[in-house]
Amino acid sequence: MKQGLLTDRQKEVLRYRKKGLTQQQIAEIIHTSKANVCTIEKAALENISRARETLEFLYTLDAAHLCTLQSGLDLLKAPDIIYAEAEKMGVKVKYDTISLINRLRDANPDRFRSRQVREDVEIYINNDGDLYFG
Amino acid sequence: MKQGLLTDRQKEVLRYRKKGLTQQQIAEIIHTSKANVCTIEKAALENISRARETLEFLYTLDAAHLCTLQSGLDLLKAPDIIYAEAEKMGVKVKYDTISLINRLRDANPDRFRSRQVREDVEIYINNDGDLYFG
DNA sequence: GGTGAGTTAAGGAAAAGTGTTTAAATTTAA
DNA sequence: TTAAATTTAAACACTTTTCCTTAACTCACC
Repeated sequence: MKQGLLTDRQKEVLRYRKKGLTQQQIAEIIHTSKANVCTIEKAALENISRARETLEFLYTLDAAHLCTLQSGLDLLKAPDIIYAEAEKMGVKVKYDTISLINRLRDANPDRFRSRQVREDVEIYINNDGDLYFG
Repeated sequence: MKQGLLTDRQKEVLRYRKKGLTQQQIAEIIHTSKANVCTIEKAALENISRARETLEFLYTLDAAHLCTLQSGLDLLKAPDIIYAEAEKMGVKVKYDTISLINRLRDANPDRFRSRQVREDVEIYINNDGDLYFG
């Protein structure tokens, strides 16, 4: 009923790929053509993208754009910016300074290496003071 | 191409619902029956569940089972257990003690109320030292 | 040039998903 | 207990997805 997007065939191919097998090798194992393995793998990755995008929609559903953290910003200055913007909107941020920094860093490690923001990050907030990023 | 799972109709209904409208009210706005609004909304929620489950599969794909945190365990004792098991597997956990506890608590608030583990939690780890729960 | 790995295109058949209606059943709230 | 709100079931047309084949194609490498 509440089954995932990936078909058994797609999961099968992804598992073998994770093990490092080539499409040709997988084709022999599951008795089909390598072209078909390629198609199935591609469909699987497509489905994963769709799953991601689906959940992202949820955030925009109940969250409003709060501010943008500019590339180059010191991560430790982010909380004050966020608090100020949230106050303008009359919303109380759910996180204290420490956990806010943790939240930022954990949510997207690639964009918060060390103490610097490496690329622009959009901040969204909902009525509960929860933060989301895009 | 890489569109999300939710159809325009489904997003429409979810937005109106978020605003607090009843199915009857929405039915009038989008010119259909209230039963249909119900079906569409249900399909939307179903799709969201499927998106979640799809992404969960990814975690189990490249993560190996590390250990089980038994119900009743003191949350503060979890890090040592996890570090020990990871060392056995030759993997370095990505989190220090504090952030590991934060990660545990944040990932599943229902199962980590106060300082106690309320039900068994399976811990998975991948080669990067990332942790996942199931 | 030849080889191995991967991708793309065209086409087809079976399966699954979507929006819809109608009608009945159930839950929730005044 | 009524009334409103929500859910469920069955059925239908329609579209999309999936898996499959065959054949041609790119790309990197020796």
